[in-house]
Amino acid sequence: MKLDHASPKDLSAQIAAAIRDEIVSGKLIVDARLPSESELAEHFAVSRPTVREALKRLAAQSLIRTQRGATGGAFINRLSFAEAYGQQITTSTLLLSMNAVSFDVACEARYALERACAPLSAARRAQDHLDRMRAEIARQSRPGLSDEDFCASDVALHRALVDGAGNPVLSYHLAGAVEAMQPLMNMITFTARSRGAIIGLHTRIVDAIQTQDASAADAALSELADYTLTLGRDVMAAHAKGGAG
Amino acid sequence: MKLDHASPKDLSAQIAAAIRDEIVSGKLIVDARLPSESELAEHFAVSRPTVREALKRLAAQSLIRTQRGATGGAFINRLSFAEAYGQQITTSTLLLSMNAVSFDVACEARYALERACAPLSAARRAQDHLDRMRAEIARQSRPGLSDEDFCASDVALHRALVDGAGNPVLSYHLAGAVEAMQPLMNMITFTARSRGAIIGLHTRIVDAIQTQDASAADAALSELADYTLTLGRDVMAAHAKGGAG
DNA sequence: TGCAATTAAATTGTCAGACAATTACCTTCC
DNA sequence: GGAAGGTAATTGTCTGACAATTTAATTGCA
Repeated sequence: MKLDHASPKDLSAQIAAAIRDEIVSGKLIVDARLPSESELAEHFAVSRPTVREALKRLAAQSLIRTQRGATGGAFINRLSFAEAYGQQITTSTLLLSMNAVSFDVACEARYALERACAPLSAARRAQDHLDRMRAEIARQSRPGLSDEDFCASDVALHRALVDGAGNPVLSYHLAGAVEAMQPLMNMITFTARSRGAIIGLHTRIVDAIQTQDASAADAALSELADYTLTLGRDVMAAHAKGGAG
Repeated sequence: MKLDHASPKDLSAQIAAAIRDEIVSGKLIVDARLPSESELAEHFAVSRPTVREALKRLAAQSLIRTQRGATGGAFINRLSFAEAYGQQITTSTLLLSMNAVSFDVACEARYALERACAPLSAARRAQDHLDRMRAEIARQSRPGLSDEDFCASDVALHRALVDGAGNPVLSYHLAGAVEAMQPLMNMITFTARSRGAIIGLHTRIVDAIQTQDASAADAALSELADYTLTLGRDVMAAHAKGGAG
């Protein structure tokens, strides 16, 4: 809990790191109240605005929440699955878009992870997730659906597939992998033919899960992975050609 | 780019959200420079400290970096894989510890995801990753190794296995799943017998990857998952008994 | 006594202004 | 022409103050 006033790093970053370490290590437990900003300022021998900047850093990561008033203050926040999902999706999306990750690599990662979920989804076969997937397939079959909506429905179906595994930790890890693909998928123009092929594979996947046939689900997912990869490669090739010409 | 001064949310949170949206949507591209703090303050009609709190929120998520001096300012940061790994591990660890995720659930998620990597690792079989895994196995066999070091070596071996898939996106997603298990694994007391069993399975996994036998690797991983689950359940049962008695 | 309204206190949120530290650029002098 | 120094721009930090919000205590009244 000591700072280096001569360090090249910001004081607020050092303070945030010190408090974060105490949270991660478990010294500060959930719902515990941090000292007031004035007390923290005195403790670290800095001004209140500097402390505030540090607290905002922690708030940005959902590590603390603040409350005004007499009994207010900063409290250690219980990181909910919903918040973690959101952070995961944001980070994954930015990671892919900013580092020019190729369609191939992102696609391979996504389907490898999804195939890990399929056996669990098949074994547990929750009715509501099956219903969600059927509903998305119905939506994908609607004529006049835009490519963007088709992609959104595709993502929703795959999210249902993942959630069907009944393991929230798995859902958390997969959330980013599935959602971050959407911007890449949105670059694809889906013909009636390709939509039909995808819907057919989606149906095979859901059928297999319903009958708890894990290997059939895996086979269909594998085909879907290959097919998606083909579509993506065509688009990327066309883009490269258009960009060069 | 407008704020609601009557909103219950902090102004700094609103400003951060506005800028974050522009980054995620791609309107602000990598290495672009934001207006200076004074200009932002004028634009949003708030004071500079408020703008600074907003910028610190973004800095906490590695979305921007700041630089002092005449040509300094806040720049859109390219989210590196290394930074994303770190965030992923922190979030995953906190998610597990704060939500009292059971050993079973965390373990299931971890091994399901790892088994998704094994076929790719076997197919690509990078020498340096094989070497890393062999080195960790050697370390695990050393007498006098503490349980904590044994766990750390276990994590390192599995990280090498995951990295061996040669897909950085996959490594990113798996980083949290593998690392976040360490605190849970640290609760286990490893007997000489159990260490031997684990080392044996590790050896089988590495051998299988070296010979590019994906199914053998999967089988060994599956056994390791079952064995780890058994160890964990014993510990949890003992803890529950001790806690109740 | 019991209850409601008011007041006080504590805490975060925001603002204004100032100075320090750092860095790039320009000017001046040799 | 090159090097030294000065200047401007920008972030980092500090001080002090006031506003908004919430809880707790206090007071007044029936």
